[in-house]
Amino acid sequence: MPELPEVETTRRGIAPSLIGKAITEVRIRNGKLRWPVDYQLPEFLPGQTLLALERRAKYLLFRFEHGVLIGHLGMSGSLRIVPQAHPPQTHDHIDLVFGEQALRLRDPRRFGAMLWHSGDPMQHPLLSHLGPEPLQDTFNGDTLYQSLRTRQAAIKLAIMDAHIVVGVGNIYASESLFLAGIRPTTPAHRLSRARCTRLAEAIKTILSRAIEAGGSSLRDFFHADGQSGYFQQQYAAYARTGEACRHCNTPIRQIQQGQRSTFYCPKCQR
DNA sequence: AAATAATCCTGCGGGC
DNA sequence: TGCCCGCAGGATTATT
Repeated sequence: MPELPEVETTRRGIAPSLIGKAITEVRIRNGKLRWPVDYQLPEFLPGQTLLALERRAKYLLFRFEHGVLIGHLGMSGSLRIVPQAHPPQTHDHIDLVFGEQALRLRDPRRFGAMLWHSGDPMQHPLLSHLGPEPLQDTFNGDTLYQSLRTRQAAIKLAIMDAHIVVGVGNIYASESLFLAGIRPTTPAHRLSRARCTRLAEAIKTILSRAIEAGGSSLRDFFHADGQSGYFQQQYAAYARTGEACRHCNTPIRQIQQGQRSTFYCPKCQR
């Protein structure tokens, strides 16, 4: 499931071979993603050069000469560079062809998106109200503390809210709270400034680590034509229900918060 | 404004 | 072997 590190890994993996190249063809085999893909894409995109590939939250921004393609991988999406003529498999919905190479979107669950927007992407309704990027200085202990002051909700839910900070999904929310030693059920506004600093740092550390891990497997990931999937990280809490905490051996506990599973160590996290 | 629930969709594992 | 069921999950949208 792509969280911010996987999206960033994807961006870094595909950018070098595509930037500066022009689209020669667009193939839409199934445009029924989260929102219908503009069926006129194959008409107006060819001929345009990819100027830059950026990321905002978990959105990928493909900047072209006359607009931007806003991509999202949803829960099951992946982007791969394949030979242009490579036979598509089930769930390979869209090809952006750049000469002999194609950028292929695969998304079994079709929660992803591919939206054309002419104009400033940051003004797009999906992007305009987003909170700070976790790896930038605009997100730190002080800003986190301030944004949590009015929040009664559990801290796990708060850090998964894109108004507070973007890019923290279910997996890394549990991992960050474990690293910070904070119980996921703690009401957000009860966290001291010091604990907010600790948590902000933990989020940065966890996400950075995951990006590095992704980077180390980039070569395998992008040159494999099978589906090796994303680099599997060693998690401290996530999906380790009943297993021994790596620090104190206490069994990891699993609870439900907001219809999502949360994992934590009842001893290390208070 | 904030909290909660419903929703989109498919693959997979467990139980029988 | 195969069917049914529950679960997984990002983020928008609607509702309270």
